[in-house]
Amino acid sequence: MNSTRKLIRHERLQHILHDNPFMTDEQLAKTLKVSVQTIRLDRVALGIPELRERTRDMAEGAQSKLRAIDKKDIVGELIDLELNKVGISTLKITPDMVLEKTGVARGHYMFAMADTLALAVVDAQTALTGVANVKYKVPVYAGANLVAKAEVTNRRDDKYFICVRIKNNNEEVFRAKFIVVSLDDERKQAE
Amino acid sequence: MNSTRKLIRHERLQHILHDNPFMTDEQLAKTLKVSVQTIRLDRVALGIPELRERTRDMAEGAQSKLRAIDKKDIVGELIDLELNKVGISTLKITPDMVLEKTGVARGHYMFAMADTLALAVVDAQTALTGVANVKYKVPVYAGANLVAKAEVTNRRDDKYFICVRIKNNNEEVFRAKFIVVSLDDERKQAE
DNA sequence: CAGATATTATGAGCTGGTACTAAAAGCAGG
DNA sequence: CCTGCTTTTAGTACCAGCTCATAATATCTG
Repeated sequence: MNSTRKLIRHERLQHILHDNPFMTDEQLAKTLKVSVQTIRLDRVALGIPELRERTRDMAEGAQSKLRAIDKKDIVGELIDLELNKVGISTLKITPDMVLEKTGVARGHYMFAMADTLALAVVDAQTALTGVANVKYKVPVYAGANLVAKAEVTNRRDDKYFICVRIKNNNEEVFRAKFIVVSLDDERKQAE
Repeated sequence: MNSTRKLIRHERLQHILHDNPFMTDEQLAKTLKVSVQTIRLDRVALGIPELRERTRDMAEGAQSKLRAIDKKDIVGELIDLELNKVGISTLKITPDMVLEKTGVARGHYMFAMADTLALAVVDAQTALTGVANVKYKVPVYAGANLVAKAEVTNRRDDKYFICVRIKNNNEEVFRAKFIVVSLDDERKQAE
């Protein structure tokens, strides 16, 4: 068959674009030693959009990626928040969060979830975790939908005492107590 | 002065493009109710590249961003390890690990560093964190080179008591006590 | 050799611009 | 009011990097 060459070229084309998505048809034509028109036909056959569209797709993906990183301020998704009282967030455990050997979720994801929620609950410009008391009760596996609930149990001056419980299917899998220190000077003086 | 209008427009232009970088000059002209040429002049004056270039810049930035996320999985670098006795690891705090507001490193990076080191020290096929007791002593800022030292202080059956201290320039910034449970046998996790 | 498939060539048209020239509009001072 | 200045708008030529359509050539295959 003549078309084996074509198939090979298609493979190579996809490979090349995977490694370097910013190549024009002209550059591709040179590296694959065919005409520009052939490249265009190949792209159409493979459903590969033109350079500009590829670039735009990546840039748009970048935006959501950047937002995702921003949102990591709260590890998990903030569902409900009553400042200085309670906060609720959720987090889905994905396969990349678990230890390979055991399939059990790495502990610091739960810690991070609880820690960030605790900080979010505190109504202060800047807050820092001072002390934490953590207990893992039940191992969590990939696919679990965790729900964290943080409650401010006490407050003394600039210190907030916060209790966070994480549940998976109504079973408490994690519990932590945090002491969060507010660094909001104005607030301290105002009260 | 007539040029106040221009300055205001420049401000608005930058704002608009910050929120939505994917606008053509034509769209910008409509939203700002001026001609396309004016927009072009404004872009030149402000050093803002054309749409395609902006898009490409973002797409390129996206690639390095993705790599950065991959690397985050390694929480610290293991320097020394004596199984069931001590372990030492290092971690450099990069600007993306700090809270924007304060510039202070997010607490769970230290926690994750300590947690993974504690688990590494335990000579067991599979180990899980059961309980943690954490204290943040000094805020850490970007650029800090943290050194964590984990010591097994006690051992009872399948439970390891581990103390982890993290120092920055010989100053102790973080301390945690973990109870790690080995799952070598069929034992269930800590209670 | 005919016929199918693959490749190349050619040209018109599109988007979103740059670069340059020039004209019109807006305002200020003498 | 006219003169000079900045600002804004308009218009033209040109470019990259395509799409779409149409046609010619090359290559293989039975």
